[in-house]
Amino acid sequence: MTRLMTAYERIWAVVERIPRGKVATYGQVARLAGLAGHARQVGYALFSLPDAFRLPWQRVINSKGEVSPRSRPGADARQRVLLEREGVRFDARGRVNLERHLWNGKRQQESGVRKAPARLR
DNA sequence: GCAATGACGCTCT
DNA sequence: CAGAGCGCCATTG
Repeated sequence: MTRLMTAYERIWAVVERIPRGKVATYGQVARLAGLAGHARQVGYALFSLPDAFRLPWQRVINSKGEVSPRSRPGADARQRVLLEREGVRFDARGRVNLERHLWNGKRQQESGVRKAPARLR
């Protein structure tokens, strides 16, 4: 370790604990990783992320609730598919309902959605 | 050691 | 509500 853990490694550690079916914003991950206010680093860290880590990077999205448009073609579409397979729904604009899927940031939570937000459908 | 690269967030228009 | 601009830092060659 360069020192102990690079900032990227801490970010990965946070991403790794995002529950399935939930999503976290870059800013949220940054804060949990001890890099409050540095959401950018989170995205960059994930870009440097080797596939071998098998991190649920797909669960990290931007504050708008949409998958960040990256340079790599097809990658964004794949991310969306992966999320949908986990039960994350996208609206017509391609956005996730953060009210419903945003990770609370705590360790784990029940299944959430105990109130059934009107028409889940 | 310097310069380039890179998955965002917030505010204002 | 949508789009544009500005700020910020770590990693890598």
